[in-house]
Amino acid sequence: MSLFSSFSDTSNSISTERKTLFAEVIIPVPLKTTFTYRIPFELNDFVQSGVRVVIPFGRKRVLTGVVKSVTQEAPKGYSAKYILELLDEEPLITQTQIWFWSWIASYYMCSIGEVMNAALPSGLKLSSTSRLQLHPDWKNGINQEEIKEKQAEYDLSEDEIRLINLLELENSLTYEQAGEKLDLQDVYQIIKKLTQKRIVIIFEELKEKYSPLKEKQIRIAEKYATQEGIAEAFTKTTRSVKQEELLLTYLSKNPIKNYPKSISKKELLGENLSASSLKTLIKNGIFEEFEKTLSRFEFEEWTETESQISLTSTQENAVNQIFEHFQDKSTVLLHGITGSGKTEMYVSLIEQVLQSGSQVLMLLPEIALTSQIVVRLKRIFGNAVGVYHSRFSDNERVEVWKGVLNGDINFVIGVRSSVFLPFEHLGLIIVDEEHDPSYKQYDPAPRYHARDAALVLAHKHQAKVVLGSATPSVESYFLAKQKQYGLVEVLQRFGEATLPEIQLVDLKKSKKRKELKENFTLELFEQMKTALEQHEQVLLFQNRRGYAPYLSCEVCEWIPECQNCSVSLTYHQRANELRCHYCGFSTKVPQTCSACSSTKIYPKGFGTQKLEEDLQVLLPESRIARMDKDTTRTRTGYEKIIDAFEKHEVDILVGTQMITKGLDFEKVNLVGVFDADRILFFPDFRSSERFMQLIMQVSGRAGRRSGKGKVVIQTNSPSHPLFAIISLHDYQTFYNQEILERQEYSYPPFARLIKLMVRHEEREMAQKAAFILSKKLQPKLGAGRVLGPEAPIIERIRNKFQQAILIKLERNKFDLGKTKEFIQSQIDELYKDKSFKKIQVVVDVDFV
DNA sequence: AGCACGCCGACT
DNA sequence: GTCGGCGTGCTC
Repeated sequence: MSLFSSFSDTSNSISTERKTLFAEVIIPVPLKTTFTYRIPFELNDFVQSGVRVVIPFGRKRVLTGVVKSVTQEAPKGYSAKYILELLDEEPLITQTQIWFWSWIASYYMCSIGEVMNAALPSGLKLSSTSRLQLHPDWKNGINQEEIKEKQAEYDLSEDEIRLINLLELENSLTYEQAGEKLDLQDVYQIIKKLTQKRIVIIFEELKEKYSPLKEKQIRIAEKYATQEGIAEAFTKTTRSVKQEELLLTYLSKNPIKNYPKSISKKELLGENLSASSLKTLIKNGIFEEFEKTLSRFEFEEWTETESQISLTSTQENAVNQIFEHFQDKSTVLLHGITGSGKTEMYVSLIEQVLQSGSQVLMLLPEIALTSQIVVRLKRIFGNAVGVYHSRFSDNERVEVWKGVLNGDINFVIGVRSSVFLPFEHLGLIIVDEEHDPSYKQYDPAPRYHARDAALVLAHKHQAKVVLGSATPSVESYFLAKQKQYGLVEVLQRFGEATLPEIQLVDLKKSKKRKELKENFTLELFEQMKTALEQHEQVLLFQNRRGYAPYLSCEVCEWIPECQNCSVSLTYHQRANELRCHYCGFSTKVPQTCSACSSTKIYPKGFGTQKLEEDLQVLLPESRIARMDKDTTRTRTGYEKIIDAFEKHEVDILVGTQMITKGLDFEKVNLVGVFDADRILFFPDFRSSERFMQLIMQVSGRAGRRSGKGKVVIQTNSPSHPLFAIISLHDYQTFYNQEILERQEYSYPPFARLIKLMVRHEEREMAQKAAFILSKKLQPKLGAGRVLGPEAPIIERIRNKFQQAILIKLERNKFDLGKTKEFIQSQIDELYKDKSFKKIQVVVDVDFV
């Protein structure tokens, strides 16, 4: 039930002085301003920065917003509407968070409402889920006579009676439903009156939705929890085999010495045992049944911990170096190659910071989060750790949020959005795999970079940051070299392990000699066979899911394309469909070519699914699994595959990027890489960096224990200079070359990039608007700093044509804030032209 | 973003 | 004559 569902009781008002107060409210709409609402007197003492409120917005809508600040100043030019309801007794959002939201909004050029949307788990933003109910004091099911009596007593209007009658029928309604059913324009006025009269209450659906997870538990009664007791219990079950079975099962799972430990009813009954017999046992007082509130995370009963991880002297030395750097630097880049034991070093750091009483946040890339590292950390830190992940249900995320807020959780492992959790006293943020592009949010605004945002957040908390990577981003490494960050390098693998050998196989030659078996070169295939003979496992990496990227006509080379986007359609074999990965469009596979009517339409290229299928034919004896977005839709899907591979129930694992992150398998010595060229020749200034990172990461999976790992890369251009560097695992040389190029062409870290994407249904309009916008920007920024407009690689998405403008701003040469304001003002000005009303400009600051 | 108001075509 | 198309403008 709502805390202050009615604000009628002026007699109880704590306020002695009737001050008129206003609240600046952050509202989940993409508008750049906050909105000012009047605070009802009754709530004067309760509305404060960081609480959620329900407010009317526009004529019909009722939204949940967050109070940014409270002022005494009345807004000018309009009269503020009243806050309808207060949802929180204490702020749910801290002052630091409000500050942080504002920073993100201004740096990434979006509205604070958009930031709020990304920051709050949906369980906390109940926009239109506030529901109405009759007040429990109001008698339900009253007859017409009584209504007439009450009508006088309560001074009820016609509409109010209609709403009451509706609620008697429907039990509960949302604001919208009430408005629709009664066909009223301003329901909230009526609702407000009825709440004041204590006839109707508003309650948060959330509080019903969000309930702790409970489970029925069974344990043996205390008086039977001894050797003698057990014997006695058995005498009482002599007549029932099923009851004996239950007792025996219980004892096998839960020895008596562990009393009062219990097991879940579900588990006890798991193997087809009789529920009615259990009932009898409970009735006879041998077992006890009770409800237990579970944490939603599965590690609640860790009795032993893996703690006191022992560090090698190299690792210990690195940890000490990190602490030394922290004396005068707030950020340290930990460049530790795969297999150097970064996790162990993190654990040591985390333990020390937690002991000092500060909070710790550890960021991991999206797909690494369900992996082994999390399991390990859970084992070590037990209940004090919260895991924040998009695959978790909303309840779980709300639980972590509240846990952080009330201090139960001091350590969070999470994806990029966990920078938004309500930390009060962060001591350390670790950004693992700091180079990973999944830290940057692409699509809905805020298009923020979690690593960069974490640095700002840490600064605000005066916390320290460790950026960890085996292949640091050029930006971070540059800053470390510039001594802005401390730099700690661990370039030795743990134990005996050495870095794997990298073998390049020339695809062109292979093709010429007709040695290709499907997509396998002879070299790779033979080595796979050898590995399997020696009972080793093999990882195959192909960064493309599905069966084939596209179809093509043998005769005229026609390729089916999406009708909404300028991309070829991907062939999905299982559904026998062509699908667009950008807009979701799908169509049946055409039987004849649309251009020449030939029937010779065949799949071209290959994805993980095809590799898997071919392998089943080429190596019928081997056990093959596939790991990509399609096989890991569910949370357990991922775990099952990893588990099977760990137990060596699978010999060959085919996968996309997913297999490259944070996995540690003992028996893998061979890794095969397909289609590497696509990343290498991707037209982007980061392609070299991406490629280097990818290959280093993939090769990190091979030979982690044995020290005889091998990576076989199939490529059309084995002579590409980057391969020479990668083969030597030589990050330094890569960096030295790359940084020169970045400097020459003024790319990050020497410049900041802002991308403006101009969109319109018509190509000409998009081009025209983008051209005009770039001309508006050029005079002040300098023509050399405004590049484009030009059509991006995919010119049309969802029936909108795009034009990209790239703005390069050299570091330390610009007042970034002012420049962004200028850019925004020019965009706003563009909109003033009536013909550009339907133009959309998407701003991406520091895009990656 | 939603949602309402408003001004033009194809329908009972 | 109305229903509804979506262009335009506003939301405290």
